Amino acid sequence: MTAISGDALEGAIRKIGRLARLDDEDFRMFEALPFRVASLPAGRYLVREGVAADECGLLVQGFACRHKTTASGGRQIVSFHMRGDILDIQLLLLAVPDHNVQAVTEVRVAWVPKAQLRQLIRQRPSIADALWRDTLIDASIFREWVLNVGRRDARSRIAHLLCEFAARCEVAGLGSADRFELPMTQEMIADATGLTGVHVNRMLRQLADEGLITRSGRQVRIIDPERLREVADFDPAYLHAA
Amino acid sequence: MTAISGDALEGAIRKIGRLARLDDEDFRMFEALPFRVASLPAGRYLVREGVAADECGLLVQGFACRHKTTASGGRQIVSFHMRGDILDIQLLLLAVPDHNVQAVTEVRVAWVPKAQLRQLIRQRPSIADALWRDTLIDASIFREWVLNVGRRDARSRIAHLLCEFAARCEVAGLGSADRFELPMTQEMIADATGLTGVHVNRMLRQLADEGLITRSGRQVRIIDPERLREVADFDPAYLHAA
DNA sequence: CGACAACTTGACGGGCGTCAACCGGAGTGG
DNA sequence: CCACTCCGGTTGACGCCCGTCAAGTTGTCG
Repeated sequence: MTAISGDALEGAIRKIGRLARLDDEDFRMFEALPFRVASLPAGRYLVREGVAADECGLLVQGFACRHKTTASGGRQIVSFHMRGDILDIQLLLLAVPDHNVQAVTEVRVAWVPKAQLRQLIRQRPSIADALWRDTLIDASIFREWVLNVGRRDARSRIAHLLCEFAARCEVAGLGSADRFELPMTQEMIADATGLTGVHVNRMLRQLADEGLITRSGRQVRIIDPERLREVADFDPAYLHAA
Repeated sequence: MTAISGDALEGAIRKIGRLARLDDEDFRMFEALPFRVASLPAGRYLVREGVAADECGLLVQGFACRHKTTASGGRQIVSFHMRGDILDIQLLLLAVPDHNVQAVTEVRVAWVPKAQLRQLIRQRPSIADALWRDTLIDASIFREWVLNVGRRDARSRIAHLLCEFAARCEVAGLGSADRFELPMTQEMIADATGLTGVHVNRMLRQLADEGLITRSGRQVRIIDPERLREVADFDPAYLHAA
């Protein structure tokens, strides 16, 4: 349980540095957290509903998603996660996870013992602020997703997902604002937007036909950001990224 | 700015007492918070998207809802709130609200200065834990709502809303598990479930026809809790109320 | 008793789900 | 190196759930 890779926590550190005013001692102590890094294949579960764990995962590389399921077998993805995201801080305070977290691509995860993280939070209030703020931003994104699946038509939902993903990728330093890779399948996009894979495909095609985006494989390029944002009804305020 | 009514904070105190192990000093200091109580009519906005405030509201009596809107005028309610709920802790850490909070019925609100609350959080880590956990439970409910509007049909969505509301009312000491009052209009239920008022009406009628509930006015009685939960696909774990 | 909001019910249409077939690329094994 | 497999993507036909529109009805507050 030592720092195998010096910069494994880099993404997370940059993120919490944006979330609160941290001093050198804050950074030093965060960097001193013990952790172990693991590489996991696409599809692997990182958190499982109902199963408590004593480590908390930081996503070092790759993409993951949270999802819940209905008794009838429907799956709803409630968020996507990327480099620097903390996968389950809520599990510091809520013992039993109420949802799953699953690797979308191959991922590298830094596992930190919860006890150490809890101790750090008690010692460094600014870090607690940053982590709390992070969970509040997650909640804000959930609210926007409720709006997205509840009140927008299929075309807008897809456009909104694209806008959000592009914005978050850019903040995380992955790809530019107008060109990025969608790591998930269309089926996953469907499960995130409350649609079916077939209809997601139709809508992506339509957005391309309208000249808003181009696609080749999973590479997406936003041709007309302004019109796409308008179609998506996208206002990045809810990301609280400023 | 004094304690006009000795038990105005009672609901909130009971709530945070459930959320973390608090000692006498924690309770004493929470009760010592300065606040002012205001009565506001149904429809009044308590928090407005984009408008910062320097007080944080605790709901003393009545019901409120959070909502967001699309550019095309659609409204999505993302949560309902009742006695004891803290309306906007996230605004302690996120300067600008990304949604509205509006009174559903006439409400009494205890307004606490943010600065005092922030100070209390710094001084009493257990209270910080309780409030953080409260926001995490809110987030968990948002996730369940994403699932509800994204992956369940209209009948299940309505049934789920009823189950959740009944469970929360009971915890808050309002009505019993099988008999309670729905304070919101069917239009609001529609805005919470991503449906239309007309269709909400049809589904409520259907649930009644099936013998799962009875209604008279806004009084709802759950006749067959087990079958209703089954229709709703309701598992209260996400409420983290144990 | 009049006004207004909320609730109720029916008729009709459309957006999206379902089903089904086919394509294309990546991995695998002979 | 090629055949096979499999998963994901693509496209079309058809149907249903739920939205829309419209016309009452009920209830409440003045």
